[in-house]
Amino acid sequence: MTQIFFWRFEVQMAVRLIDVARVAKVSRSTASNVFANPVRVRPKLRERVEEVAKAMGYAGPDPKGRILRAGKINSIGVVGPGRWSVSDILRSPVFVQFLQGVALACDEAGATIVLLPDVPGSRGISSALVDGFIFSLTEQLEQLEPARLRRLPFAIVDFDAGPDVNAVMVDARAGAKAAVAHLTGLGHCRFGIMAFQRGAGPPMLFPPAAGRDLAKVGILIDQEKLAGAAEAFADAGLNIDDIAIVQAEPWDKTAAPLLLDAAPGATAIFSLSAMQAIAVIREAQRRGINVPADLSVVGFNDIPEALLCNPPLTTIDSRPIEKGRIAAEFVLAGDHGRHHVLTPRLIVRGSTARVPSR
Amino acid sequence: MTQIFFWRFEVQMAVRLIDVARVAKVSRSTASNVFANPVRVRPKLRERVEEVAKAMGYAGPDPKGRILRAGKINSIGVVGPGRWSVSDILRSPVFVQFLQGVALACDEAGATIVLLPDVPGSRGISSALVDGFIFSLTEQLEQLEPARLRRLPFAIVDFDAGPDVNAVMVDARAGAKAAVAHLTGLGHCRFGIMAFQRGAGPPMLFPPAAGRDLAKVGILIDQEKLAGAAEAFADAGLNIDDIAIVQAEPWDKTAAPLLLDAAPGATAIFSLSAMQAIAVIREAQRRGINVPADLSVVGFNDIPEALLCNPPLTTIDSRPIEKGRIAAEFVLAGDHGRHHVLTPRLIVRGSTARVPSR
DNA sequence: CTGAAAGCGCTTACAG
DNA sequence: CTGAAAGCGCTTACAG
Repeated sequence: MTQIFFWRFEVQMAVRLIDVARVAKVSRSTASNVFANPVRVRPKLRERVEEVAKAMGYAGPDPKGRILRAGKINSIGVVGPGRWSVSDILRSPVFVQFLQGVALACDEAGATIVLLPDVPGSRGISSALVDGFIFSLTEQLEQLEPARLRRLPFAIVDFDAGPDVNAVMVDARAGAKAAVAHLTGLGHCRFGIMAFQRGAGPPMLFPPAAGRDLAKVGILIDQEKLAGAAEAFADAGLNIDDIAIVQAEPWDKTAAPLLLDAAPGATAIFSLSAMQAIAVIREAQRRGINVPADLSVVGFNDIPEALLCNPPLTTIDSRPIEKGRIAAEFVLAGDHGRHHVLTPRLIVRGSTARVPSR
Repeated sequence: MTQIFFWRFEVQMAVRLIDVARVAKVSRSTASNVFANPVRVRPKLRERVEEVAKAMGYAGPDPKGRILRAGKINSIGVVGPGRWSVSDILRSPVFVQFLQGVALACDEAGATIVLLPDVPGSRGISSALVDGFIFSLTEQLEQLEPARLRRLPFAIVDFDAGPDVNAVMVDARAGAKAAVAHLTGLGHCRFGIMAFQRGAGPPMLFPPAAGRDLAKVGILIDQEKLAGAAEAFADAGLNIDDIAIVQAEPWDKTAAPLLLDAAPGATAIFSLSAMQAIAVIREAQRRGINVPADLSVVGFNDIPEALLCNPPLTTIDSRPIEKGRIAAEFVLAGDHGRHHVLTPRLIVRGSTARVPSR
């Protein structure tokens, strides 16, 4: 009788392993084994426990209890780039491609992904229920501290944080160099550059100027790209200081007109953002400039839109899927201090052609 | 002396709250309060404990222990549509838009998202460390059972699983009806339809046939769309049975040619997939058919590519971001049995025009 | 094959 | 303001 009362009460609350054990008249260990180590339990007994569990509406061992004991959570936290919210980073096609790569490795390992915002000062990193972290592109190295303190493996992307930190990088300098070399190889010598702005704000114009300080344009990886471009320009006898640069957010709509105004004679544009490269193509077309006959455009990153725009965009594949996959593999293996550098690839499509012969 | 030895040993392993408490010579409760309830601890004492924690490399309370006691995990699991892996679902732009909506609500509530694969038989749902679930479009209702057993709130998308289950739906029938009505309103009367195939396989052609069984074409929501289309056709004095239907995966490359071959006289195509709508536009252009002068195309779902293709795609906005946001709000609120129906919107762009006058 | 006991790391009333 | 005690739900050696 009391059994019955107890029973009904528990059903209202939440059935625990011990409740099942009591009703099935076995010990907690045996009940636990029924779910975690079925082979250890005599079939007949196992069946009885399973039946009782079902009748009581027991959902199986509560992961909250299991995890404390077992230690392993089986998921890794992915921290978005910059100080954006999760909903914002999901608007970046390159980040989503990167996530696909992480998911590839996690799917294989049976692990799950937790999406974490990169909000400084939040207790997010120190309290996330994960076995490790992947930090997408960030220069906020202090954000790494909580991860280090927790002694969890982590990897950082596109930034070398020292020999003891897992890092997966793309050789951005080589990528930009290849992009510009492709254009100079086609005979172009009058350029405009669209740089990448992290965070909100209006586009900024950096007009041509000798000894111009390019260290202000973007974060380290963006500066690497500009350095690579500068090398390719130098190889063709050109000086990047003579080229107008506009720095803008990927979605800014005023940047493309600004750049085309700032570089009126340009026959080629190199954009560090694929979105802006597409915007440049559209703005050029709006002005009656034919792409690629009158103007060649090269972007950076191979987003799905690059293939669909008209003409399709010549761009640099920065290998985000590979990047994510390898970063996840480092973390899932519990490794530390591994480094991997990916080589970007130039993908020639329809937005580039030989310089117009005048 | 023993203290010191103990200390160094612990540092190697993992510093726990009790280690900090011992070294700082306070009780576990006080040490705990320093992190969870700082105001309750005298500033001077708090400072001492914090210093000791720092010196010992204590990362703060281990979430594994905290969670068991506190009960709340602060994250919700999102289960992808169909039986795809996580990396696959991230390739779907509509799913990513949906995720953005979920993230919007989670960001606001300070919760995180866990990406869960929809693998039947896996213990994923029953062992995920989450406070609730969102099931994207699925008809595998048995997958809901583990969630129900765990007594966690959950929401299901685009499927009515009964009055006690949270559901967020888009009125797909109305959307398809609006799409077709737009075309018949432009005078079109010769059509082809591209239907949606869930799961792998070659495209299937359903040639015109009286009393053709459309219940085989896709899952319930796809059939709803066909029913809506049929209504709009009937309103214009047409019969959907006279129209060729090709059912294909969104990325299949042979589907667009197949449909244009199967509906040679069509002046308008309605596609249940935006990707395939774009594929139809490209295939038509390849054949020298002008879109929209000779052929109008309407899609379903407003993906970023729809805006970039040429001409931009007239399509139905199925409101995925709203869908995700509302589903997450239901779950975060711990509600049960709430229903919300979203009205899709026709977005007229450049891929539709009046029927050619011959 | 089964069960009694210890403990994963933490928090939370409660008593002082 | 501080601490002793109980317990969150589970698993894991270990003894029988």
